[in-house]
Amino acid sequence: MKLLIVEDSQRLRKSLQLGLKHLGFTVDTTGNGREAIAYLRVNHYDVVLLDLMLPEVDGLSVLKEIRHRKKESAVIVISAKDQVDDRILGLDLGADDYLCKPFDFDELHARIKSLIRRKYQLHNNVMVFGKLKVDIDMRSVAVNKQAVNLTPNEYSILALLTMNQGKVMTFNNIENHLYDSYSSVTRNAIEAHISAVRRKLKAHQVTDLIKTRRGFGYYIDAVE
Amino acid sequence: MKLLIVEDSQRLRKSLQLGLKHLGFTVDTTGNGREAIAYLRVNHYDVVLLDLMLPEVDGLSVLKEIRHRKKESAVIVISAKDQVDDRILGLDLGADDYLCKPFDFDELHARIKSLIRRKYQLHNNVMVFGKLKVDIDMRSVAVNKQAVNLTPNEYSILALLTMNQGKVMTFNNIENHLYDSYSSVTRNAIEAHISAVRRKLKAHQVTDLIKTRRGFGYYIDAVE
DNA sequence: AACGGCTCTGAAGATTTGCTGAAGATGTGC
DNA sequence: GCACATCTTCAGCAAATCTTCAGAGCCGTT
Repeated sequence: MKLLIVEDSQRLRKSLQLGLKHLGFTVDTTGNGREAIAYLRVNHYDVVLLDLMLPEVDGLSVLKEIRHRKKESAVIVISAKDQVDDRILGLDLGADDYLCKPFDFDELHARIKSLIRRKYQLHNNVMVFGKLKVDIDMRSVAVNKQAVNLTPNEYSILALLTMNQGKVMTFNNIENHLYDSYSSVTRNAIEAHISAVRRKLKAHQVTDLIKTRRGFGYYIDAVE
Repeated sequence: MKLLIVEDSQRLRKSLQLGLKHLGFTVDTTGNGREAIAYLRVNHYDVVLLDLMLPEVDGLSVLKEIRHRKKESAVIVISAKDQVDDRILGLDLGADDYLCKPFDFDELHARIKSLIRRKYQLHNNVMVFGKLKVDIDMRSVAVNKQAVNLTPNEYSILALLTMNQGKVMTFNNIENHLYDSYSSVTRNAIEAHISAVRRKLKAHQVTDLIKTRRGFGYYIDAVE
């Protein structure tokens, strides 16, 4: 899951970044609207946290840009408590949620999870695949109630493929979800992770779940 | 599907080429307008990506040339954000779409697919042929919901014949669609691919779909 | 600050898959 | 039946992918 934080205050930005990264999200941050738009053009974000008070290009313009180009990003508008006008404008322009400063971090986390569930049309936090269960909330995987011990990156890859079952995820897609915009890895790193996930699933008698689409990437067959 | 990329910046050109090739397109590239016109005179392209800022011969002249000679190519004009005049001129001259730099690669991909759909008058991404389904988006083929495991070249040939059903595709047509301008193969390579496609379809009880027009090439009968 | 454990990464080699052209078989029109 | 086009099979080659592994880095603990 990848997030973009657009927030003027460096203090808050940094603290949100660390907190969300800790929860397993991949996080890009920026403090101004112009850069935010540049980021949005290059990457895909599941959720954008958007403060409306920004230098250079204001938050509403960023919101317009998102709605214009990237319908798949959910937007949570963050704003100081007294800016009621902002609030109205934000919802009119299609913000998906709204938080007043100061807000509770757990509240934010809950709303992010809620938007992600909505995006992927999940009715609860667990996806079932025959014997396999992927718990989005816990970031854990189990086969027949036996936990599969995946590392964070391994889990992220499996979750991405699971949530996009039936679609081929390219190396770019995967890299986008695992790494923030400052990182850079060879595709072999992803191959190695895939290999590890397959090996660990195989130890639980789950084979051929992750399939290779040569020249494109990886996918999991959709189940009805 | 064959594309021509006309783009001054070598960096961007190369990255687009690799990215699009990976998505299954056949790609020619050039960095100047003179060469672009030469390419256009020799090959057929489904889509041309055209940067208007070019050395030697400017982009608008290339666009005129395309519209003058080659009505079957769709054109996506690429331009820096502030060149609004270019935009107006481009659309006046009949660009089919327009993208500002920097643009999102997936956005580009989506627009290319959209133009291809329009060109072949497809209403969605799946072409149905009795039991046979060809999914343009996924580059996959299925018979009675059973996937037919085609290699990239095999798929490309079948897609070409399908999208041009009722028309005979010559060896030249097919070679044009499968290979960029720097490759060269014997016609037997294509015969071998056709043979493989027929064999794989036959395994799914689909026979006599691809017909041979002796001395000309291959075709699939149009269905109403 | 040092330590231990875990994870990540890129290299290297093994393996798999796909492409091509050759060669011989088969088919077609005359 | 002949000449030629097309079909099929196959093996060598090239490229993509898989697997393993060791070194580096990170994180929490002491």
